[in-house]
Amino acid sequence: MFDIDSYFRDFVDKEEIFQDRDVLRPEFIPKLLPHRDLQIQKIAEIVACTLKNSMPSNIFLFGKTGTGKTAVVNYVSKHLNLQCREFGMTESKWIFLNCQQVNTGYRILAKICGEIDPSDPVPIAGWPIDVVFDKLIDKINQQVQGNCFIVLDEIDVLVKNARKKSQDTLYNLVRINSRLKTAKVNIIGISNVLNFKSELDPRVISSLGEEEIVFPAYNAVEIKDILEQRAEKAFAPQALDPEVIPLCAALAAKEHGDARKALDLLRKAGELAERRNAKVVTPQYVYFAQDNMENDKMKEYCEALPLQSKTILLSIYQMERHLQQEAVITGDVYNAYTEITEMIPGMNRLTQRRVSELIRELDLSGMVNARVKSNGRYGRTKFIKLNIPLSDTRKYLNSESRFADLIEYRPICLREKTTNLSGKKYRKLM
DNA sequence: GATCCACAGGAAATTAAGGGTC
DNA sequence: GACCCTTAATTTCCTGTGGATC
Repeated sequence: MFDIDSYFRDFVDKEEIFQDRDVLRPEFIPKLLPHRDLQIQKIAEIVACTLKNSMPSNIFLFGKTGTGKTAVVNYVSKHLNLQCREFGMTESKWIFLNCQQVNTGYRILAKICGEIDPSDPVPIAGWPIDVVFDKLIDKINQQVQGNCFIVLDEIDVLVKNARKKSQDTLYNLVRINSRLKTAKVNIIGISNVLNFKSELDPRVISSLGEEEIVFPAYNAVEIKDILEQRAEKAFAPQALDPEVIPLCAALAAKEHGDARKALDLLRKAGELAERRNAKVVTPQYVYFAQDNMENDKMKEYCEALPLQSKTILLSIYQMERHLQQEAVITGDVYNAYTEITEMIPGMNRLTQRRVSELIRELDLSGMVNARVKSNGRYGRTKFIKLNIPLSDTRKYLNSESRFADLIEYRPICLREKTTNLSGKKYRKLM
């Protein structure tokens, strides 16, 4: 039997790999941000006028994931407030919102209200949006002195989710200053999507995109510098093999220069070495960590899927397993899905339109590959393929108790060698 | 060149749930 | 409790698409 108490005691006593593993987490802001001088300088030049009680321009930051956009804004905010304190001025209020989590216009306004005055929060739903907006104006007028920066991270998600209403909120936010007495609000939009501006309302672009800064992806040498800076604090002396950092940097640079991924990889490699009581993190642990992270990601994603998406994945699994070399198309998946939903008590059946949408989501997640292809007079449809091995898919699906008797099921539509749609039968495409 | 297929996918409408005000 | 609001999920309706076949 596993002795948890002695395990914890041994853990504390054993020789340490890490000095401070939190240094490798994305939330950690170091004293220096390597290879981001230009971007720091540009933002500093824009926001510096707050030190002379002027209002800076709104800013748009573009760049792929893990290029340091949020870290740079955080860094500038800390240093600006430090200077405010030194000059005896009122510090600027910085509100950071991630639009992936706070993804509607109403919630953005409610969240900002809550950040400004936590003692009087806006309910999560129920109020007309103009009432929330008026409340926000009151709060800012009462509680904010000087400048207030609202940082909207992943702003592209907000626009994609509910175009019209969210864009109205953005439009109102960028024009909020006309209704404020003394405080001034500035918006900093951060986006991973470079062409995202083309989806924005022209009214919002003209106000929001006053200044634009692009964050290029890091190359392997730059990622290596970042890792070395963090590793010095994160790991115990002699705990890292000299080949580990160049390897992590090279692997991350290959994947679009994502520094966050490189830091995750290095931390995970350290944790694996620690769990195996190794004294040194070697390149072998980096490869272990890479495999581990991929598997963990897929497993977690699959287990967290709603039942409907899981059922669609099960349908794709069954079709691919039994058809082998033949192509799996949307119609076939829908037929199998229809059969399975009838076998799960209490489960409702979605329309083909919705199922097609969920297949697209599975495609975006990387679990399956769905490409639209025309087959001439046999129509245009998605050709679907699992992106993970059948055995792994089976393992992930097995965790769903309602699929216990369905994993081995062979759909009737397969046995018939025809596909059934709108009450008519068609021969299979391939 | 016209026709046809099997959808894809956009847009609007509907439904349900959670919450508020009066 | 009636009515209003927002949000998310889903349905319904519709037009568009690309290439094999006629």
